Amino acid sequence: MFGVTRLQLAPRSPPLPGCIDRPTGSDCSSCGASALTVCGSLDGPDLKRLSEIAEVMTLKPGAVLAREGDPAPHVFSITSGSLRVYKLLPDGRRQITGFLFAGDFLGLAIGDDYVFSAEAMEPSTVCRFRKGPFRALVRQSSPLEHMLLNRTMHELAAAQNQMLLLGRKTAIERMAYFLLDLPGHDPARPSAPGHVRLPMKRAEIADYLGLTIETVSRVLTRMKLKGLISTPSPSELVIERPDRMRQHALGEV
Amino acid sequence: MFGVTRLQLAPRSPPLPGCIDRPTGSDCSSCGASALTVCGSLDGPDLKRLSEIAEVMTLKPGAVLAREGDPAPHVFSITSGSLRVYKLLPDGRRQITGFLFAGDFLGLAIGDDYVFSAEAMEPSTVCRFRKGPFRALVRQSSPLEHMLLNRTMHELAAAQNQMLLLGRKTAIERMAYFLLDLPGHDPARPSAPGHVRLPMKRAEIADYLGLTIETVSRVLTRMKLKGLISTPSPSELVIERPDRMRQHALGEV
DNA sequence: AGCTTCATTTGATCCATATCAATAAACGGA
DNA sequence: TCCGTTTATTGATATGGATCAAATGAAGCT
Repeated sequence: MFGVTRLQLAPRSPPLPGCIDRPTGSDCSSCGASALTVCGSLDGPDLKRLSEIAEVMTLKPGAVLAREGDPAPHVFSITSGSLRVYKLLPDGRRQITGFLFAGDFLGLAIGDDYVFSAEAMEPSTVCRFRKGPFRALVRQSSPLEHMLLNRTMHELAAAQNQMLLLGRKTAIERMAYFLLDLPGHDPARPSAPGHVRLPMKRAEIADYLGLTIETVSRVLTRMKLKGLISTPSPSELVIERPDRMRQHALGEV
Repeated sequence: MFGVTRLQLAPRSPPLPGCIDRPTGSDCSSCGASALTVCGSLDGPDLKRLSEIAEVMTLKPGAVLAREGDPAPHVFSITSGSLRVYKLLPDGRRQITGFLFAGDFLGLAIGDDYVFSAEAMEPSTVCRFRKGPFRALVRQSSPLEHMLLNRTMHELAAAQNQMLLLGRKTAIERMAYFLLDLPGHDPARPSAPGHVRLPMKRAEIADYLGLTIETVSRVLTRMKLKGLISTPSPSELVIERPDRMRQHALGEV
């Protein structure tokens, strides 16, 4: 009835927990991703204090970082790889609310429980902070709070674009928008222009765009037939006609 | 082809500008809505400085507060009434991203142009601030920035719920969620439990829920037949079975 | 009240996308 | 490299909600 991979709330495979590499006190000043992350807004003493509450985690594909409804003791900064963030309905319908990449921040929300689930899509690393100390640091560091406000506003604007997409765009328009938008979030993207790396499966694209796997596949086929794209492999794709693609993405007739 | 009232980018009726009652220097400390708004987070000297950059506006129904794509010199705090905030596609498809009520804040975003349009749905009053001075005040007032971050996070969480709704819920589930959610945002709601005030038209509910007018109407009829609701008038509605309504809203089978 | 306009409801039909089903391609471990 | 498993594609059919059309109801104006 619903175009969606039904996921059971209790997953088939037991959730893989992430491994904690360096329990605490990692050296944030040597973090390769710091230029991308919120940590980049900190300097000197504040960065040192952040280091003291940071835990570096390594995630295998499928590893669960957070589960909707569970108590939420941590916030996260992604330093490499990619995550899917989603919400479920009781019968298993899934809406992916975002894909996260290196530099993204996750978990800053009011309330004591996670309101989403988050899992690694590929081998990834994240930095995790206990909420209490992190909040304390935010309270004391105006640049950090400013950075967080900025990022949250950006995310909100993106969420509003996604509402337009989910509420009013056709399947091909959704896919076009997605393909143009994705590389801008992915620092691990291939450098060649028009090349799009797809670390997510078709089912995840579908659940992000409010479609089914089959429709995603058919739209990609249609795009190939139209000469809009080519697909060297299922997980990599080249936009051959960015101009036409942009028109589709914006719903131009 | 698309279930949507096609709105032209150039509106049929010329946009009504809002009237500015008190050009500048309104007395925020006597504002009846201050307990609801961001201004409530300020005290003493900061509130005084806010007063100095505030302009009170009175809006007639349909008055345009912001137009997508236009330069964005102001931010707004709604003090009474209600607004619709929306995005358009070139062919006129509309997605309403939110309904705003007294206490809500609007316009805080990066970028020089509005990324949404906003119009009054009923006689309303708003306080407007020029962006520059407002930002300066934010930079200096940590409680204000904190309040804004909090609100933005709340809005983001709501936006993610809306993605779930638009991407994965059925028509009746969308409507049920909307009817339960709306009164919590509307300080002008009737006090009687289960009573829902609907200051928006069916077309606006439709464009908020990613449906058509006709589907909205049919779903309400179905809900009446099921004894879930009753409708004293088209713009007022009573939830007779909150329990069953909640089940629908959450997608329970 | 009577008229005009706009909003809402209801009915008949259509279509974009979902669902069901099967095949084909890609991936991963021994 | 082969084999089993997962993922992606393609085809046939079904359907929820859109579209087209008309009737009913509410609201404002004189």
